[in-house]
Amino acid sequence: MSGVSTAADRAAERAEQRRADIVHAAFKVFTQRGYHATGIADIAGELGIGHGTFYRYFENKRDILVHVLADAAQRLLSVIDFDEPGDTDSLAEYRAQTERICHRLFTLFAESPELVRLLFVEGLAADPELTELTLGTHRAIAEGTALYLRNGVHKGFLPADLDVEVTAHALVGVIISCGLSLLTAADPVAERDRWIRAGTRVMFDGIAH
Amino acid sequence: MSGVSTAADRAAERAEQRRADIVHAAFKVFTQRGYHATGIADIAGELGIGHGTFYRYFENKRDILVHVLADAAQRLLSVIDFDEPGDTDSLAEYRAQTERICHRLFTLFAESPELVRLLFVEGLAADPELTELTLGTHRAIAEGTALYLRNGVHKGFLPADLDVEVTAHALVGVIISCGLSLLTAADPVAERDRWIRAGTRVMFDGIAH
Amino acid sequence: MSGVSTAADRAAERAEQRRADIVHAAFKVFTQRGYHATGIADIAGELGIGHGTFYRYFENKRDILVHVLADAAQRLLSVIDFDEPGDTDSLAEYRAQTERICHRLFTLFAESPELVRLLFVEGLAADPELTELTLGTHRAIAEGTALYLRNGVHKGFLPADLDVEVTAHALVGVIISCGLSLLTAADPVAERDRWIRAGTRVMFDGIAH
Amino acid sequence: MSGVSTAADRAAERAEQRRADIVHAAFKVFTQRGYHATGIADIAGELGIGHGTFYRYFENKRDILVHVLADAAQRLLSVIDFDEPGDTDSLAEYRAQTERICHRLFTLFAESPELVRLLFVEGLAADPELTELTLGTHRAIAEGTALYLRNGVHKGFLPADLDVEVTAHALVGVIISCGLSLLTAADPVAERDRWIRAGTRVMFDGIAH
DNA sequence: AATGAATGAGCCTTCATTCAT
DNA sequence: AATGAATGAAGGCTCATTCAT
Repeated sequence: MSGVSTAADRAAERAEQRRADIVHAAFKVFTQRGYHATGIADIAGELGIGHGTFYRYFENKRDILVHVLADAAQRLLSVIDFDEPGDTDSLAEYRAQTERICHRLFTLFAESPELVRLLFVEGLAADPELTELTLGTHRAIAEGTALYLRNGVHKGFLPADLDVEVTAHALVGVIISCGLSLLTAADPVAERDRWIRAGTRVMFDGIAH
Repeated sequence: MSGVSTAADRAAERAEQRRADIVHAAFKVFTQRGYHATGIADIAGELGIGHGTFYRYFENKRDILVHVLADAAQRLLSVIDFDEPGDTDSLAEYRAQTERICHRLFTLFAESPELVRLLFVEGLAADPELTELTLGTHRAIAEGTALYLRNGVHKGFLPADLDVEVTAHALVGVIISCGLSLLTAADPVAERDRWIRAGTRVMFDGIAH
Repeated sequence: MSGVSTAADRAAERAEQRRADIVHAAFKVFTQRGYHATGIADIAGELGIGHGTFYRYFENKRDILVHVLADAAQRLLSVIDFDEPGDTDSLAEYRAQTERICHRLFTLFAESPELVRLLFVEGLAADPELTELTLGTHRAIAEGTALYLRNGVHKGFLPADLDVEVTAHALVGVIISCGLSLLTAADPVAERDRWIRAGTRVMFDGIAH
Repeated sequence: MSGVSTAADRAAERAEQRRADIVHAAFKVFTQRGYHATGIADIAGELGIGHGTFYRYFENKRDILVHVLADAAQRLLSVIDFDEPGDTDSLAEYRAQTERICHRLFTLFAESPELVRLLFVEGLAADPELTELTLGTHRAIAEGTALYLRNGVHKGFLPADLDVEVTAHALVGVIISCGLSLLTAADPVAERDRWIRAGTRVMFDGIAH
């Protein structure tokens, strides 16, 4: 029983590995040349496999982009979700938590601008349908952010009349802008720190304080 | 004096009109189908002209996109530049001014989501070079925003240690997010008003107040 | 009577001049860029006239080439026909005449390689039909050459069993080769003189003497 | 040893065969319709293959012409190079050799006028660069011819002051003219024999003897 | 399972020609 | 008579996708 199933398992495992490899290669070339300028042959070439093989693992060019985007979104969301919304009970705690999250997030941006390029640039315009999907990812980030805000409102350290949804979306806008800025920054790490500071400040204090 | 020059003038005028028509038609189809899915034939078809005619007015497909983007950027910037940074002398005045600007800007977003789609979606990913150009437009908006902030710092109603550049960029992020949100909003006008309120609030007071 | 007809005459004259101008301009650009790479706009541009005007004087692109070729052939033939076949009565006289003709012909080649390019290069391959027309020109040159040979046979200073037609054609081959050689010659004049000497020699003496 | 390599070998062999087929088909349609009037679709259609397949084997339209020309030049040169310049030690032997060469060459012309059309017509005028390449082929034939002449000069049965280079080129002119003549000859074989006789005669004896 | 040869839809672009002014 | 704006046929070329091996 184990013999046969192991063989099948190993096959499935290898297939899964290959899928991951292809997603990884596609991520690389998509962010380098852009989705439209990339050919299936480029992805296959990156891995040194025949481009017919690609079609054994993915439906078509669009399919791989969807998977690459999902993978990238997953990576980004995991960085945010690392903290628990419910963990904070005061404004000070939340602010510290936010700084931690921003630090992780903006570090990710500084270290892999490709991820930024993919989620905030390529994914947005590949085709109308994918625009929706990518906006969905933005919305998911906003949802995640909203959880934190709602926790604050619930616990009373944020104003009860805060427009949680729109504010969360606005904060996502700040995140996007940070990502795009780091894309062309001469010194991404220094820029990252400015964004953590200035971003947190405007978020908590507004520009007036 | 009028005889000869009028004929040439009329021709030049008609040519200019044609160029504008083509930019307009391209704007429409680009935002509907996306840049890559759009053919020159689609643009020409939209106007009911032969597609050879297109090439009398624009170098190639990329050329028209550049013009469409420039036109859109111009329209957006003119909405912001309507107010003068130096006009305000107190926080209250600046806040009122910001609300006016946001109103005009978000109204533009609500009324022509195509413009949003173009500047924040299509333009970003058409090709690597155009990504830079579009990010340049974002930067231009940030520059414009920075002028207002600097006025406040200068006049003393904004903190001297405000990181004007990054903060301006962050506010552009809010603008972008607003635009993208209105893109899929069920009731764009209502949504717009929420964004004006929530956006101004977070900008001036932060989430904590 | 003279008043009206003079006006009409002048018009006809001007039209004729313009036709000649166009032929001249076309000759220039055809030999520079080649027939296929040349557009009607190039011809018109060379003259500074609108390209619609071109079609008032020539049917189409092919038509102008035919005229350019005819003009060139005319120029070439006139150089040969300058001498009279019947003028010579001895081999020595004919040889001297041949040297004169070759001198004029090869000087023409050295001075206007464009003519060579047109008659022996462009004209040959513009299209299958024009190949025939150009080969007809070659045949006309051969006819002209044959007249001289026949004069010699008739007068008895050339062998009676000379295959006049084929020999004349072979001599045209020498002329063509000379033209093509001068096309890429570093020093066309020096090369021309070598061709006059070597050409006349092989023609009259063969390589053996 | 045979197993794996045979599969790859067969693939390479088939690819080579395909290339040859395409060259052959292109040769055919180029000579029929002319280079410029021929589309890639015509070449592919001739073989019953998709026109995308063409581009797996050749870079572009110009590339195939270069290969077709090279192939044709090779065929022509091989007919000449069949004899060895050094084989002859007397004028009589050289004349006999020349007659053999002319026989083979002109027979080739009579049998495949397409080859003539390609090397002396199409190849000349496809584009300026190819004109040079084709003139290079003519030069190569002249070089080959010059070897024979030099042998004669060296062995003393040809005059020491023979202008070998120009004379060789002149003889190539005769060859070209023969080719072009056979192109439109009613009875190519009969015409061929006239050219062998008259050509050899003028070459060795000149017209005077 | 892997490959890559074959395919053809599709698109950008050019340019000869027409015709209203 | 002169012009040049408009046109669309035509063609080169790419590349996602299929399928026989």
